[in-house]
Amino acid sequence: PLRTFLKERCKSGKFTLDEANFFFNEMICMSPRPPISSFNVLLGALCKKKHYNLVIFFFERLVLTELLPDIFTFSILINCFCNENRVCDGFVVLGRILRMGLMPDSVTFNTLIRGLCMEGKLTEATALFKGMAAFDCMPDVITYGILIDGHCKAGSLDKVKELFFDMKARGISPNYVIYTCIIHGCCCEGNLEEATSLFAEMVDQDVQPNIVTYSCIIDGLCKSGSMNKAMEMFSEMKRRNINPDVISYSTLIDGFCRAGNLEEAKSLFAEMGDRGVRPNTFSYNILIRGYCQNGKVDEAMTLYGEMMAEGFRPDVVTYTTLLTGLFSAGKVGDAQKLFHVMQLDGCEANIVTYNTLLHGYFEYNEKSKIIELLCKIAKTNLAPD
RNA sequence: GUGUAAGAUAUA
Repeated sequence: PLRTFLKERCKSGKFTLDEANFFFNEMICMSPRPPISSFNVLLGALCKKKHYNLVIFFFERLVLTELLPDIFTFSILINCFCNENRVCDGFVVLGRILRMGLMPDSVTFNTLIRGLCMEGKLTEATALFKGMAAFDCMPDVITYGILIDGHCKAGSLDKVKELFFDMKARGISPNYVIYTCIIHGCCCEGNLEEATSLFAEMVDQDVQPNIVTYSCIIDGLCKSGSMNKAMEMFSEMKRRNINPDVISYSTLIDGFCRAGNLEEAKSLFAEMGDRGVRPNTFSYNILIRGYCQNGKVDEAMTLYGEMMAEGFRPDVVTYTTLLTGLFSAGKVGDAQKLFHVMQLDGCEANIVTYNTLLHGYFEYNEKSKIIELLCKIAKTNLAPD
């Protein structure tokens, strides 16, 4: 029934799209109609499952009735536009909120600020961060988290430092997400010293690192070639009863693959299974790349078969990785066959795939193949880079 | 009762 659907299944995310459709239709036809908050539960759950366009579509159907969306509904809608990289439409929604006489709140602004950051519009994000006060909305720890992360990803660590200082000056204590974002940013820059010292600082401030914090540090250590230190952190997290998840394992497995230590990578993959942590397409891709890079394309192909047998769908990264491996092993014919299989499998090639093919055929002087590919690319909507 | 932030993989 509708009641348990909203109260339990939407919360846990255990529902199918058909069910969502069914219940939405039911709700919209009921009379009297359920309150808007019930619609919000459904839309919020769909948004969490990343069905952004469906939420947008449902919203449009919702406003055709005389039901009035509230600030929750609008914030969910804005979030969906932002996640579709349509922050512009998010602002259109903001206009609608104001015209309806509703007051946007900090969640509304935080969502828009994140949308701007995702599109690299940091100047605008900063302007909105400053402008939200005019609507009586004060930046909170989440606002700072969003901006700090945005600047980290843009590589402006100096701005990050400013914001970090600024938030403390305003009496907002950095939480574990804030520390984790900055640690991640430092790791991306290769500044492991700073990352490590922030890690120590957070512990010192009684802010507990969580599984994400550990993954960031471990990834940073792996990428800077310090596998021993990475393993130490891995043990430390286990000692602190933080159970490694598929990302923690994949991070380390990737590190060992890049270090050329396939044995250790394989043994971690096995340990992961033993501990009941399910691999995913990501983790298979990492191992496949490890085999390819270490001159074991055949084993990589075997793993590709295994992942399918285990019920995991290869994605465009899987195929592109294998294509790279096959070309560098000189198996041009096999690469061509695999590209064919990929298409039969319903996996859309992207620009990276085409670059890989072009590069491969170029290496082997297959001029006609290159021309054929360029024509194919022209027929897609892909922008050559 | 409902909305907002952080971690792992492919080409050059």
